[in-house]
Amino acid sequence: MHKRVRLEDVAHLAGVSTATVSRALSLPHRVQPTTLELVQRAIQKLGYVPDAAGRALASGRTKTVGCVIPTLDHAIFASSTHAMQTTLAAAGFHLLVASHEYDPVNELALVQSLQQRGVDALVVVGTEHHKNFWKVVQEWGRPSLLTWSCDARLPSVGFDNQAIARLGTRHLLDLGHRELAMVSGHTLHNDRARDRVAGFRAALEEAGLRIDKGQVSMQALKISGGRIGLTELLRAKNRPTAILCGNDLLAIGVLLEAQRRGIRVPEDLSICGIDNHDLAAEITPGVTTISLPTRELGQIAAMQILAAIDGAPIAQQSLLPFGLLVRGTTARRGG
Amino acid sequence: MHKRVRLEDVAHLAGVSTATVSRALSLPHRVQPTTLELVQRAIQKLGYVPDAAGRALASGRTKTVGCVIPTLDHAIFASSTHAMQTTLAAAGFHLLVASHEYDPVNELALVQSLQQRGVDALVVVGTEHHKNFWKVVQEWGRPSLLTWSCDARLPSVGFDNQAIARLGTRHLLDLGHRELAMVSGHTLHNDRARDRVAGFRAALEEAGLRIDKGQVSMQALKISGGRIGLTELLRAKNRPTAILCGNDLLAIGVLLEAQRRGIRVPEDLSICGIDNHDLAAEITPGVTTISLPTRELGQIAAMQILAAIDGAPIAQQSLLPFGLLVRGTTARRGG
DNA sequence: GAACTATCTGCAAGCGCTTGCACAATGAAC
DNA sequence: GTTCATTGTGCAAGCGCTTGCAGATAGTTC
Repeated sequence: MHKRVRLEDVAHLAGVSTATVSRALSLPHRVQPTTLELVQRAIQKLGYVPDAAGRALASGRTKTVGCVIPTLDHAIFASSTHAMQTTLAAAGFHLLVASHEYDPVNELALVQSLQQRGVDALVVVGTEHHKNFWKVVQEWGRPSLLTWSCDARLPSVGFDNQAIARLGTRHLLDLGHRELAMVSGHTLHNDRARDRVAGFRAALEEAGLRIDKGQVSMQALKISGGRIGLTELLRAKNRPTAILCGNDLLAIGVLLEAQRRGIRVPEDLSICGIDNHDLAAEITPGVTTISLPTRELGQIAAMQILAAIDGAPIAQQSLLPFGLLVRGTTARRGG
Repeated sequence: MHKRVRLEDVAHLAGVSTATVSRALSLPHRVQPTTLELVQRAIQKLGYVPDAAGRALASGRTKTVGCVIPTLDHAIFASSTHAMQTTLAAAGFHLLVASHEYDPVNELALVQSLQQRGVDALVVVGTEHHKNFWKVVQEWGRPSLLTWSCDARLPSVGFDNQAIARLGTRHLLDLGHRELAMVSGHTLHNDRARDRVAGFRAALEEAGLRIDKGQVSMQALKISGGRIGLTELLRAKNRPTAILCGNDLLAIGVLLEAQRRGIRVPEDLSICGIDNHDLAAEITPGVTTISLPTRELGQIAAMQILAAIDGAPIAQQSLLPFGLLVRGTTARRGG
């Protein structure tokens, strides 16, 4: 490994100062075209590649955005994260992703670690965090963005998770169902799940139903969780005729378990999911769900964060739209 | 935002030199215990957090591993990447993930971008890369690791994808099937897919079947790809009685499409997938598949790369084991 | 042609940390 | 009481880049 080509080498070959080379790189319009060309030729010839550490140290900026998500394992975060990455990459920024597996202590450590690493901005998920989180983020002095949910304490771009669950619940109510239940993800350290449960209950209340009509089963956010959830709900004395699920994997689990037990869907049981996972459209019957624009979420988050890095004032709260997608797992009560 | 606390501030408060503080941080055993305590107390009091850029510039190392994967969208890469991240994090390393969406030019750019960023090591997927890739990686002078496949040109930890496909194919042959077909992912820029196709064909040959018996349909690696693949294969004059799929999503697509068309699985059609995706176990009938230890892949990759960063000689090639998981989508021919 | 402005370039001082080297202090060996 | 390791600490020179400032050059205006 021969010695690295430095800015100075380029400057030397081009017959200019290092300052000029540096500017040719970052502020090309402030350099005379002929000089610029000279420099570019030298860079070309030497195969010069700027050193990020030197740059970061001198400028205080790293062209990197940190992103802390609950888990890499969900397709759902993959989709928004990926969109974010793509959008940032187009602007020459990197995305440094870290996941904490729903552990607030771990999350706080990651946030600090990213800050120490000098990221220019930070993107996090949800409103539920370690109690020191808010201070750490606030005092940091660089842009932070909250995604997936909204919270007044930080600029946010996300969904109104209560409203999402309400929309799904209302759909089931509109179909005449009165014995409703929900299979939710665990709500500990997961505000999205908690808000969805709250939305479910609110919709029941609004419909004049007794809250305790709506039994809720908490399960892991995967297909097997849905299976277990249905099994649990069937033990209740009032069997539900319709179930809202915290996400589509749960919904698919409920559907598969229902099929296994010979419960007809949607004739005997209506199921509504949330997220519009790929699979929800493919399986038979197609799963009725609330569709969330996750790619857009990622894109918008990226654009907001880029604007904020540029010093633009950042919109405090933006809520993204969502919609009901009726497919084959929901039908009128009594089918 | 008050001025950042620097190493010097700590040194001052502790009444030692910056060199000692630096050593207290990175080589605590080379500092007298009493001094160490003094320094730690000062760090504590000032809330000092080392600056990664300064550290990187001075030491030439960043405690970061770069990882370039084809896509964030597949659960399959998520799983190995996540395992890798966890393992690295335990050693105080970050993982910088970037995806290139199966574009070699893009991939090369990402690799260079990560190198320029000063990552201490690089992890990539597969053997198929831009022609300049190998030179760029070789000349870099830091550890690189190839994953998922193996290639003599670089230390690798991965699978023998041909053998994987052969195992699946042999299973189908052993069940008496002679009219075989395969639904594969696109093989362009994807050596895993190509090797699996090759393995499929090799197994046919070994069984003394004419190669052209095994029609192969190339589709996108998702459920809808499986559906389309089956549709295509059914147009052939010799309808297959068994289909090997390049991954489980394709297999599930084939299964769902078969069910839609009233083709009984496994009575009329056997289906074998690869990967052991969560869903393969949950759907009915359960999808027979080749199970790959993806988490272990990530873990092992991380450990190898850590060892290599420490200067340990890196094992050239390690192949991970895999196994056939017979479930409900395969049965004897004629069911 | 003098005075001014606008544009481009160079100088040089860092950014915050690590580390080779030298030196001091301590203990061991004879 | 020398001599020689051994260990702990400090000095200071960078690591490669950016950027405020000032000087130089060219272009305008009167």
